[in-house]
Amino acid sequence: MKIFNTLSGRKEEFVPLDKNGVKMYVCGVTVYDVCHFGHALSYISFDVIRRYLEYRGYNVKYVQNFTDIDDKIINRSNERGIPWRDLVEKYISEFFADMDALNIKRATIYPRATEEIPMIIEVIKVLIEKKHAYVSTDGSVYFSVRSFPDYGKLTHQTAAEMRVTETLQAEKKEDSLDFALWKAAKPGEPFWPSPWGEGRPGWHIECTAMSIHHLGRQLDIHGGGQDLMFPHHENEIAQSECYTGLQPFVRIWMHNGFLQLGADKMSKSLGNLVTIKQALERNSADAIRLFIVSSYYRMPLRYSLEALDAAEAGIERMKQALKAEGKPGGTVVEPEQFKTRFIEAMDDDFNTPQAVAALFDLVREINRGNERGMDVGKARDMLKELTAVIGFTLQEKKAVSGELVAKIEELVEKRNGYRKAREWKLADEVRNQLKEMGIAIEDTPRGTTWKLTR
RNA sequence: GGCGGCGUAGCCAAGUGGUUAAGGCAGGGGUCUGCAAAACCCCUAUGCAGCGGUUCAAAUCCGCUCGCCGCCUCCA
Repeated sequence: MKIFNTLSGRKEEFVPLDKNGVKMYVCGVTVYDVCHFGHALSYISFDVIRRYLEYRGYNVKYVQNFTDIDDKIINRSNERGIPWRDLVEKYISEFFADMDALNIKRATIYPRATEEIPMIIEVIKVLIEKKHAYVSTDGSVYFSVRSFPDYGKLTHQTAAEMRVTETLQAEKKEDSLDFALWKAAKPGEPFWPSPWGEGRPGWHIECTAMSIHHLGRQLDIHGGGQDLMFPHHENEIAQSECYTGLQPFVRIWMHNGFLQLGADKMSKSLGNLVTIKQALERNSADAIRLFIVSSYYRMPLRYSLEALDAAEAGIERMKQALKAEGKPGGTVVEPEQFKTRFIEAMDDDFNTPQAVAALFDLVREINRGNERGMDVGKARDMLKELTAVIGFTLQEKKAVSGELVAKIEELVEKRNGYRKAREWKLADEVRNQLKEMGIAIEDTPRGTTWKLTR
């Protein structure tokens, strides 16, 4: 299996540290607002990667953090006049609701920054001892970027080349590239005690502390959006490698391409985001997932309603194939070649567009076999197996009450009565009535079937 | 200024040196059907932003031009 590593800039053969276990960390959300489509893109991409690794027999330990304390949370909590802890809890439950609705598998562990304070303090202490960090006059602690010669290796830059942007200098940094490990508390802000005074962790340090705490001093895979490459992941490397003295901190860095909305990127600061809830009102979770995996995870993806609807139609076709009965006992449709193509595609840096192409070819093979009276059972099972690796549910739209089912079936019978009597006009009226209820009718050789269309 | 990405059919999107340029959607024509729906079959890029170059051979490598975008400040 080959995986593209941002660090080396090329695809590498994947060999985990432990033969059977994969240690995987994916940067989570800062919980001050609801999740948007960009989060769906990133977390569905990594969900597929995780599912595929598991399918290939690896025992994946998947850690995803919550940043549950930072400036944005404090500001939002002040704006709304609600305690920051309540704000955080609210958005954590929203996060889980969204992820579950998208059929994203839960991580093994969801550590929170505020629950990792002892480990964070431990890491900072060691960094100070090793002279990679210093305490400033106000009780904040900064990482000394120039103490780490490898700084910039992930994004292929050197500290010397970096543009020095003049930020507001209330901060007491020795060098403008330095970043905060520990932020001294300002009056009224939440804080935790530390050897350097009351304060809270900086943004980057939590990922170092949590990943080392829960996965160990070196990881197999660390993922996130491309926006996190610099400075977040660059800083994580600096902290972690200085703390452990081991290289590399992460074997393979993976970054997903960014979502774009028309010409603009979708971002919280631009206020042009589509929330996951809004997306799910319009399209099914399966269609959203197909839309996302139809493009390669490292490429930018343009949000497109037209493409989402196209995905909806594609999902319908997959569902239809899963219903094909064929003729058990007939000539068997052999699905092995499709599985082989699927695996070859996924082994090549999770090339989901090609993997999905193999799935659609299998769909056609099943339908063709169905028409020709062949035994499609094996092929159908294979389709079920492989679509589950991508994370499709292929479930019917929603449960229907028994009462409604009775009503629908009554109408279907009524229509079939008219059909038998060759009362086409009346039969069509009933069909239209059902259509308005969101029910589609299909007359097959085995009788009339129906399904929900919304 | 530095680092990086993209431009393939009406739309989405793989392919990154060599058989007929995947797949999905949409469209056209058939088969089936009372008509539909679903499904199946056939068709839909002599061409991959443009111009040069390297090569026996390029969408794929190199150069230039045009257009679009990301990061360097919080962001998946």
